[in-house]
Amino acid sequence: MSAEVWLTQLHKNGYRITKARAAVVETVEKSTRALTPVEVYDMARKKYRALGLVTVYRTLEKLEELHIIQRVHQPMGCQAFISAGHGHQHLLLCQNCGQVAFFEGDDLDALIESVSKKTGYQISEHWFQLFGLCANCRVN
Amino acid sequence: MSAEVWLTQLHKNGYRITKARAAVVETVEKSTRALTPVEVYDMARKKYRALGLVTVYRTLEKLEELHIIQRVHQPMGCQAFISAGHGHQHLLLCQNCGQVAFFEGDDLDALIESVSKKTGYQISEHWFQLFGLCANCRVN
DNA sequence: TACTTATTGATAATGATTTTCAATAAGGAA
DNA sequence: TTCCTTATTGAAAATCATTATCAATAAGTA
Repeated sequence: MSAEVWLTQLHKNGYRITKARAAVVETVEKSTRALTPVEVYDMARKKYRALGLVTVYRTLEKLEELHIIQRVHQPMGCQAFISAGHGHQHLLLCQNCGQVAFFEGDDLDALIESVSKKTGYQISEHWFQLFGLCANCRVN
Repeated sequence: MSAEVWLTQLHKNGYRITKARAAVVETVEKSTRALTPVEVYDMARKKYRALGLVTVYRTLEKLEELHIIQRVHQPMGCQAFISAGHGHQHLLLCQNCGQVAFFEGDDLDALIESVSKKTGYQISEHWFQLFGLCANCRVN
């Protein structure tokens, strides 16, 4: 499905479509939690055994460049990646299973405006992320 | 001033006060921008030449443990630290000079509540950070 | 089908952080 | 103050993540 779209995006931007890239793309696109390069490596090698870790790094780099995936920051580390979602979305992470949910919510404008006035800063970007337990982990 | 408070906190928690720790504490406490371990090392050695980089790492670790300092996440990297501020505060970073301003702002409750309802997640923490230009860098 | 050149994986290099360890010094007890 | 226990230190080595190098390979256009 969407893995094809990702590959098309790569191709449109002058990158070649290879078995290695397809394996990485399919792995990351399908995942509902953020994956580290090594995790991607381990999972994608089930699809394409000859894959090298270096190629995973290089492919993730390109996907991030094209805003197809995004880096996820967590207390435990900031090397994991997940789909960038569509439009301006924020992340909600399950602290138990790692599951990621996307949400929109820019009721932040008023707050940002007020902070700008108080501090004298010209604010151009914001990061907003929520942590908790997903519906599943909540009951178990 | 407050550097003494930090050292007292360390002492209260069973850690000894040493010249190395004092140099690190004075450096980080005084800084208005987030510093990496190596930056702290370079700056603190002006106060105490025998300081080792390893000790910087160890001291930062303890300060973070006691919530005296916090790790700052940025697109360029997540290894820098700054004072934790008081109470529940968020960060506003100048993308030009690195200057950090603190602000409070939990008009977020309503938004969080609505996201919780929509997603089924039980939300326990949030992470909110702003980026922009400080008043100074704005004019230059 | 042929050919140009991006891409590959292996290896080596780098950079950041952690571990190990013997020497030192903090700070409570006498 | 002086002594003594033990946390802390810095240097060096080990580990872990990421990046650069390079010759061999394969994408995809002509």
